[in-house]
Amino acid sequence: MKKKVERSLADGRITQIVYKGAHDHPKPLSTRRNSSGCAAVVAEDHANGSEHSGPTPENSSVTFGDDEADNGLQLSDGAEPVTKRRKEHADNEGSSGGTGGCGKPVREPRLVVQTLSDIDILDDGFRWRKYGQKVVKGNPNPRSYYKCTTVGCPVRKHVERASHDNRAVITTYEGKHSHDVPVGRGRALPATSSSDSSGVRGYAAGGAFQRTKDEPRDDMFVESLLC
DNA sequence: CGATTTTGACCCGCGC
DNA sequence: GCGCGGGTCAAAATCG
Ligand SMILES: [Zn+2]
Repeated sequence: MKKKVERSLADGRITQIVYKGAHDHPKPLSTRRNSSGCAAVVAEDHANGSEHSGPTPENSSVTFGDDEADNGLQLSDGAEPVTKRRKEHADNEGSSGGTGGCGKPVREPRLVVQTLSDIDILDDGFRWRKYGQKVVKGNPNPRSYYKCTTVGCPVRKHVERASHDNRAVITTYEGKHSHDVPVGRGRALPATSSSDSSGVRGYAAGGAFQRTKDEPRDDMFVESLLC
């Protein structure tokens, strides 16, 4: 199967990407890290039956999910009073006839990003609303559930700290954004700024200007791995 | 005043 | 049939 483990040193940080799945292109783009700490991406595709056998070593919290092959839009339910928009769960509607079943009509892509950071609130460019927090077994740390606040966006994500490594935060994205990232949050434009010419660039001097806010941004990082 | 976080209750599938 | 566990909702509280 395919599993790529890349380790590179960038900006003094180590970026580790473990992508499991079928990909044609070698490396989309350079692995870079901007937030505080290093990050490791673990995206696994268990499309085929076989999968890692036995308990995966502590190496990386192996998480699996499907990538690509997403469903375009999602239903737009109006105002059903009683209609339980409760998750469709694993219901397969019988429908023996035809291809109704489809192997897997709805396959939500899952993306697991393991980030080494002191803080767990990485702003990836979207606005998330926390809707729950629970503790999971095998991990003394609680897990937080977030959901994209944009209407019609099915994307959810949950964040939890690694059990053994206090600096590791595992962020799992589920689904794909069916909207554009809000303006003002998207990454900086190609700053081939027009005529700035010699510049008085205020911050040019110190060299280290970083983002104004101390809050780290992972947007481009995440974007880099969705290919 | 609106949006978001907090936190317990509730729901539902599953194991015994 | 009941209890447990994971996950989600929702009302109140807080932030801005
Ligand atoms: Zn979204």
